[in-house]
Amino acid sequence: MKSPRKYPSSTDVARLAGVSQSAVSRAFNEGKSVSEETSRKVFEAAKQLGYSPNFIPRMLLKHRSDLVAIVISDSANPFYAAAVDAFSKALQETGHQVLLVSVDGGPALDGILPRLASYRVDAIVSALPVVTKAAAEAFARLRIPIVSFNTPAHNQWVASVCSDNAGGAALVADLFVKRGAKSFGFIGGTPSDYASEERLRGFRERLGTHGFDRIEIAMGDYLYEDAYKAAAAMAERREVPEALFCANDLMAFGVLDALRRAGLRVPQDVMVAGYDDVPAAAWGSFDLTTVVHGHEAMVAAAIAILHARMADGAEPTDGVTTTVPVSLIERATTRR
Amino acid sequence: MKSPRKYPSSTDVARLAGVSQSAVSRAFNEGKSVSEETSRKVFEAAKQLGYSPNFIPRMLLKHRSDLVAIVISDSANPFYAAAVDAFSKALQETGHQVLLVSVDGGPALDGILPRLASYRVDAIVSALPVVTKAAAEAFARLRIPIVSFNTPAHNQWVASVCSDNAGGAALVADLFVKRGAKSFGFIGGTPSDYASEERLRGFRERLGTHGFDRIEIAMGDYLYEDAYKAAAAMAERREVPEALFCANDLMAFGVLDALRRAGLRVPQDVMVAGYDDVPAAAWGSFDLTTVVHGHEAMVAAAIAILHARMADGAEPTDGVTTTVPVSLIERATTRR
DNA sequence: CTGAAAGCGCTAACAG
DNA sequence: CTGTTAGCGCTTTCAG
Repeated sequence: MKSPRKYPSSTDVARLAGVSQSAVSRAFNEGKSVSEETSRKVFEAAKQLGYSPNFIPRMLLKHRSDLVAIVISDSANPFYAAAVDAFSKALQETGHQVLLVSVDGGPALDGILPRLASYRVDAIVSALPVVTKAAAEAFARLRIPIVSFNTPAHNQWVASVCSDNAGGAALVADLFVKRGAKSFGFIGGTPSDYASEERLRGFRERLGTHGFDRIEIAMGDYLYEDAYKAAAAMAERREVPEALFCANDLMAFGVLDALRRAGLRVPQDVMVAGYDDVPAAAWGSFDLTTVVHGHEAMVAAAIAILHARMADGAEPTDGVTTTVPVSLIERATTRR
Repeated sequence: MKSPRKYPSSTDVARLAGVSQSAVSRAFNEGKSVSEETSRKVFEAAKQLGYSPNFIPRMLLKHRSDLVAIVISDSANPFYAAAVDAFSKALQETGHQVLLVSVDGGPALDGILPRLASYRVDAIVSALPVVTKAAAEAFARLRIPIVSFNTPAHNQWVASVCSDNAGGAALVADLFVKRGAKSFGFIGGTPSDYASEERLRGFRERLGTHGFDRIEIAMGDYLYEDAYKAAAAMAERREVPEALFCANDLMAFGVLDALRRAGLRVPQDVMVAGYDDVPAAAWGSFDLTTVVHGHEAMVAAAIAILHARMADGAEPTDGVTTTVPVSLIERATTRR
């Protein structure tokens, strides 16, 4: 690979403008004392050369890169896509740049840890299902603030921001009962996934207080297709409960399509609820009752933590998990 | 903001290992001559200090950042979300890092040009609807390779990769005619948007060759909601054509929901086709006939151009637009 | 194979 | 206000 053409440097500009190199630096930085005259000459020369200041030496000097890494694995999920978008906009507003890291299978941060460290990122947002203890400790030693998005890290070094999964699930349980359901089912995401388990836990506990203790459980891997199959199988066996709670909206869509295909009516025969409130949940075809976790609120909370920790030099946190409240929006799939 | 804790440097490692700083550098770079013994001592010390090499000085020295910017404005669209994902995975495989830049309203690259230049990105992928001449020339002068994704730049300095919009639209026209439609409608995206106009052009021209020259046109801004309203309005006026082509799938979903709400049957009363083949197009609720533009092929083409141009020092291109072929997948919304 | 030394482009402290 | 100077942490000659 041919080495790229060199950019003009502040020294080049200085030479052309007939001033010192530091004068150029000052002209390009707010709040430094430069005379009108010098400044004019500098910008004149800079324009002529097509100069733009190079931020890389600054990173070296200041020991800050202004880079924040966002690590994501499940970018097919619109919920995460929206979160990435919100994060990047918020970060850019405070002068940070976003390093987007897409990891494929492995749920762990461990593999990309050295890369992140070598780029000297100022902070990390992890949207991975798991933050291992080893990775967390490595970042803690490096003093890189890290916040785990939508998965609690159970780790003293990592701050987490989660939606109130169990609380949202409880709201669904209440609604199902209020609407008269007597038998219940749950379509989970990935086994052992935190959010999925919490949603099941909240659902089960609240149903328990209503005196119901049996839940038909199936797994759908957070995917439309798998959930479709799971629901189709239930219908095949004639074992569809009166109310089905899906751990995300995507799966709820699959369930709705499978039930309709099987000739069951929603909500008359079966009620369905999801989680996430993705845009499609409001569409006429689905009109899905679902749990809304203000993702703006989650992103805002995460950003606030990040800024605080970048400012304080990443002192150990108490591993606190910020739980963002959720609400339930009832639509046609439960309204009867 | 407190200045962050300094990372251990290669000098620190060298001191602890009792070797020179350059020995540490060599140990951490493949293919440099270092003895087994030295290497061992270096890694030992590095581990003890938690050292990871700092890439920032390297960027300074090599005049390459290994950063590739992806600039995106419409991140709500799953098509772009998937493209970003594919780009970032492909780029990471070749040792590049992705700088994600989300811009909001302004369709132009001009505003973020200085920032990209200052970060000395090695290349740019623009998924913006427009690349201005000024921006293109600035990047050309800086020798930053840039490829415009899904919008031709009509500019000598910018390589473009587009899907064969007109060709895909022509396929839709053929199918509609073959299935017996006699009246036609088009729901466009943003007015003056290239992709939308090309799709209309291809649709109109091919219909012309079949002897049809009237097309009912409405605009839907690429959104479900707006397309829903447009179709609902058509239904209200009892002016729904027998075949409706929507400039993207999202709008086709809106149209389908609106038509059904209005009591029209698809495909018996109205045929509908979209463009993109987003995952939801295959779902039971929609089962939408749509144009598939292999986004993998588009991303692969863009990546190939990027690599070639990064290698050749970004010589001026001939402003060539690579057109990626598309295909049509027929589903229930036209099958009668 | 290894160390010393130069220098990438910038910022900041220091004199003037 | 401005120039000089000293690095930031690396990679890369250049001698040994």
